[in-house]
Amino acid sequence: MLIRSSTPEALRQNNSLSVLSALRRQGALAHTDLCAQTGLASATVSAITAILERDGVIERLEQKPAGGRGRPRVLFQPKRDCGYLAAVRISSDQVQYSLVDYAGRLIDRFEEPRLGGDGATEAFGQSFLAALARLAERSRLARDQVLAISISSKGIVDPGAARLVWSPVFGGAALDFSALLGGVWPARVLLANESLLVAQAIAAQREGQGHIPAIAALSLGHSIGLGLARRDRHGEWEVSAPNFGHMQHVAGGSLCRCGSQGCVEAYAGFYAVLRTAFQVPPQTIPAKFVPIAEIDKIAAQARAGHRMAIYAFRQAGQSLGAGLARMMSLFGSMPVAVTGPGLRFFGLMQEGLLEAFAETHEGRLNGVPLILPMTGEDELVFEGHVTRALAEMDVMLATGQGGGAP
Amino acid sequence: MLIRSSTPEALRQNNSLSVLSALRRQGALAHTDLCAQTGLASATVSAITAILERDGVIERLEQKPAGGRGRPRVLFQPKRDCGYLAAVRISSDQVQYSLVDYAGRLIDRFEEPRLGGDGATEAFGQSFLAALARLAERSRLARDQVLAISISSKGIVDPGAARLVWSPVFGGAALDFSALLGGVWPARVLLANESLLVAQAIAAQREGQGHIPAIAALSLGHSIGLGLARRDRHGEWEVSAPNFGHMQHVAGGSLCRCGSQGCVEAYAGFYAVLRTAFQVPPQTIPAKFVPIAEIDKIAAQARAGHRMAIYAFRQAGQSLGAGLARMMSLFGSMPVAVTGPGLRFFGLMQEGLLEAFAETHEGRLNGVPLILPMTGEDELVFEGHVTRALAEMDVMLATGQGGGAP
DNA sequence: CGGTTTTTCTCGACAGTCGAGAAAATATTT
DNA sequence: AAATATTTTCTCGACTGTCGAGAAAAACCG
Repeated sequence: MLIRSSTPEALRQNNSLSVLSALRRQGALAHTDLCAQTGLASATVSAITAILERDGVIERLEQKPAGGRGRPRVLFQPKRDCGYLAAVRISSDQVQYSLVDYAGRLIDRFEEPRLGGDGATEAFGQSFLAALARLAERSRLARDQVLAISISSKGIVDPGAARLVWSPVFGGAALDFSALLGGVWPARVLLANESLLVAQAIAAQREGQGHIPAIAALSLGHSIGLGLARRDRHGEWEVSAPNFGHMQHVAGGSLCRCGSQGCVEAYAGFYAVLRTAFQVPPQTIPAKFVPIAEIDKIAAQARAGHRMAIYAFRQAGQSLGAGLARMMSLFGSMPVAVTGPGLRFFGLMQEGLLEAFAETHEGRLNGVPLILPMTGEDELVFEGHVTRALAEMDVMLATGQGGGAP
Repeated sequence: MLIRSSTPEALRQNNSLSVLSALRRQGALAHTDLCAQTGLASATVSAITAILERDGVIERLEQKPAGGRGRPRVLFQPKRDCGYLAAVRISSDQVQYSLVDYAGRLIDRFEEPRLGGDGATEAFGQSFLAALARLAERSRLARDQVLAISISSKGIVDPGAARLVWSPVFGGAALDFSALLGGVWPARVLLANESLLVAQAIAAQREGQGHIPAIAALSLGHSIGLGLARRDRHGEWEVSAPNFGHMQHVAGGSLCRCGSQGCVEAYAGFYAVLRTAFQVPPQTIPAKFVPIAEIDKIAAQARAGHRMAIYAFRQAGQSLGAGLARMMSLFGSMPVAVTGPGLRFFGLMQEGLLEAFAETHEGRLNGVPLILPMTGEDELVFEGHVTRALAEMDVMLATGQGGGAP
């Protein structure tokens, strides 16, 4: 929506983008609606839709909604086949590849097991390229029809470049997807943390209803993720994934999977709950993987009144509450959406969380935050992929770089 | 530099702003320089400078720098008298009023004692209005020649509205400067935390030399302030003043002046150092005011090897180190400029700070941050006022709202 | 005093937005 | 069935703005 350049062409690109993104987000709109939505003059909208139609980016809807009197409206809609995006979700045990069209429809999807053990980043790169090629081929798409490749993982991401800095999956071996895909795929490459995508999806969902200035997405599981969506000065969503899970909770505290002591994750991650509940010394090296059934057992004990089990979840909640209060001291108050496989244990953590939050300056000044439990993290991550990548595609299509008539 | 509107007029305003702000920041530039700086075509620059000159915003420099061959350059510069800003700095004991012209020159300045005790916000408002009127009158300025009023205080500020939410001076009594000045003064009202202004000033200083993506300004004193300057997506500085001093350091820790327990300030503020050094119980209600000479004495003792004095500063450093590590977990690594009256004790805190920082995940991943001790906090705050307000005035003058020919 | 050089200024072409009114296509009324 | 009303889309001319190229200006140099 914002342009930096100074020429009338840039103005047109900017206005084209307004029209196109309004059209894509709202489905099908008539000339009149577009004027109202974008604030552009009727003549300008005519000029822009004419060009977008000529370039094969939008089309007229056939089925005319017969309504009241007057000349019937002609509805425009984006062409579904004018560009595609590939969404790749990297989990600890598998990689999911999805192909989505410009209307946001899922076209194809498959999973592959994640190859190799630790440090097998080279092999992973090769299987990644092969899978992407397969994804395009199965739908008979040329590579230049895929306009964006959106990749997600848990871990720390370099926001500028598409570079994975640290992840529970690959450890500290930096993985540069831009370099990996550059030259082979002409698409724009996006890389994001999973929690960032969840925040993005929730922000997009709430776009219409009321003006929420910010929202946090907290993901509970073996590791702890936090995504932030905030509106910037210009009213646009600015999403980020701060390194919340490894923010220090207590100096010299429990040993974390990352090797440091006292991280939030070392109190609120699954392995931490397990460690506390079984009274394993807190400096014990954490379990690599904890089946969720184990945590379910501890939760059942806690609900039955078992003291150490209750304490384990309470302590997890306290570390989250203190961490969130610290985060909001810096970013301001905001509602918190809770997701992830650990959501089902949140009831056991909530009291500790709110208690720890309430005793901070942030809690005393602004009260405890609104907590929104949200099921379906997988869908939210996918929605986040789609939201981000489609917005990127809007820009490409509006500025005439890539895509267009098939 | 960014436009949101869609019309050719907005384009012109945008380009005018590029020209004007380049001119103001660099002093005096010729037509050719402006083309190079802004990237605009020569003809466009001619058109814009002609209008700005006609409107009395810029003028031709008389003194021509006789140079080599060729037609001599004509240098443009902003007119000093085309608009003024008032900078108001509210301290605990006094209020400083400054009048600055569009060239950034200090025209007039006076201090007034801050009236009334706690809760005397009403009386303060009246004296504030009277002092502003006096400031304009002493320089024989009409009110509409003052384009911006920039106000600073320690404490928490509502970034959108010019509303002081909490301050050590007024406590929780919210003070709405927009409402106070609206109607009486046509100027734009800006309100900022002092540390934010320091960060803004340092960011502006480093603007030229190298591309620093972010910088933090840490102010040490009776209270602890943090200002952040980060570049956003569009490469512009985004400054903020997170509530760092009252971020929780230790749950259930020492009593803070704000009434909560365990805030960073309750370990690193002057009163905290005093309390620890004299082994006063940490839940004792903090002293309202500590003469800096007291801290100097403790520092002397520490340098002489007195154990509790050393520990007091060390503990302060540790709370700062842990807090900065938490901050950088969320915002990313950045250099830290240290200012404030407590800077002279920083040598005694530094070891504890770096030690606490190094043991966090942030410290292990990215190393300890670059620390830049900076003397002259007062000047930096003033520079921040001027930088911010002048940038605001650029926009007003370029869009033709207010200011211009006297 | 006429070339050279550098800078500023000017002109016409081109791109874009806008407001107003014409044209189109339907429902309703006579 | 024709005329009228209504709503929407399309088109035209005016205006604003940017740009490239070349003309004009103003110095220095030989």
